[in-house]
Amino acid sequence: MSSTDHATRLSRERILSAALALADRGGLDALSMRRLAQELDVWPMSIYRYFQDKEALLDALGDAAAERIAPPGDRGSWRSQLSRLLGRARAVFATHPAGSRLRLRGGSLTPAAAEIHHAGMGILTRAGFGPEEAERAWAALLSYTAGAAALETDDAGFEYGLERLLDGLEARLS
Amino acid sequence: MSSTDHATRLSRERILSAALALADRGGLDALSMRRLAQELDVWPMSIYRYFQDKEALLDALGDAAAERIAPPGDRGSWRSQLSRLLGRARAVFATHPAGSRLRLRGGSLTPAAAEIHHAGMGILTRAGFGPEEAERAWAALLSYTAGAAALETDDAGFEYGLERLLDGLEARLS
DNA sequence: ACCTGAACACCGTTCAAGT
DNA sequence: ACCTGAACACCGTTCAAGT
Repeated sequence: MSSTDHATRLSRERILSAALALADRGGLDALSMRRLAQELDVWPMSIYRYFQDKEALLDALGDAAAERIAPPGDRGSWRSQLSRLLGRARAVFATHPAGSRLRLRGGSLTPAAAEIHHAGMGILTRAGFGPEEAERAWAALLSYTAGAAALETDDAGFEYGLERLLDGLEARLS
Repeated sequence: MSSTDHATRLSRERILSAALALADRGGLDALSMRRLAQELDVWPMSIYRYFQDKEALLDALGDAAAERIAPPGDRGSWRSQLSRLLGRARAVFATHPAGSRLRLRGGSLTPAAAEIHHAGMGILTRAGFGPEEAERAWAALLSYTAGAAALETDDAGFEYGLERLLDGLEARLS
């Protein structure tokens, strides 16, 4: 009676969802093409019809992580908007199974990653930064956030450093 | 005529040096226990007499990276001392084959990592931070540095963000 | 032309057998 | 008791053979 019984056609979505479930238990290391195929009840090579190789699948998982970071909206000061955005980004970096594969900077951003970038740049330019300095400020904020997630800083520690960085950025506006 | 001919006894040092050479070409992914054993002209299980498992060997490589970060000395202001220390840390994070395995924070620091921590804390407390806030400030600076290395920020970008963070920290001293 | 799965060239690590 | 290397339980991916 379910639409996901054993006969359901394979798809990128179904593969990604199974991959995420696999990585949720046991971490990203537990995700193998063979184990994933077994979980989906297909033979391993079937997955290669939807993803060029494992690297492409991991990239897609990283993009799925980016989709979990919601833009912060217009409420509050530019500082509090950035705090909300980066707080969410940090939570995803730290807790999403593919958080370590999440790329929010670089040449070829996925649509979800580009949206985060756009949101951050919007807040910074509305705050008064020129486009060039806004880009540098965004890189700094993102570096700090990714690093804090990687080093497993606690909430209070993360906020302390973020406030100091925002203080330093705000001083540039006067 | 060399002391490292084929008959030289195996040791942790010799294993680490070969592992580093292997990771230098082809990155950390190219480092396998079997390939490493082949390089050393021993059978794979010999390595397990010196390292419990691959994880322990990678930890030792990370510590070797920490040893490459020299303390900055007493010259200049506390800001410039921190800039030198973190600039070197960033260079090692980014260029050392085991940079991604480098752990400078957490419960059980290796001697080399503890020395870096001690140097950073010394600079911050001499600058006027109390021990508790110095710890938070150090965590923030290290987060930023590790993140900038991971995101492959360029030199100018790294320095821009570091200066902003230092500005925000300096404002806490008055 | 397409689909299949056997096979290739690897892994990290265990453990039985031999000395 | 110790050393050895065969073997186990995996990998990601290719490609020959079959339909």
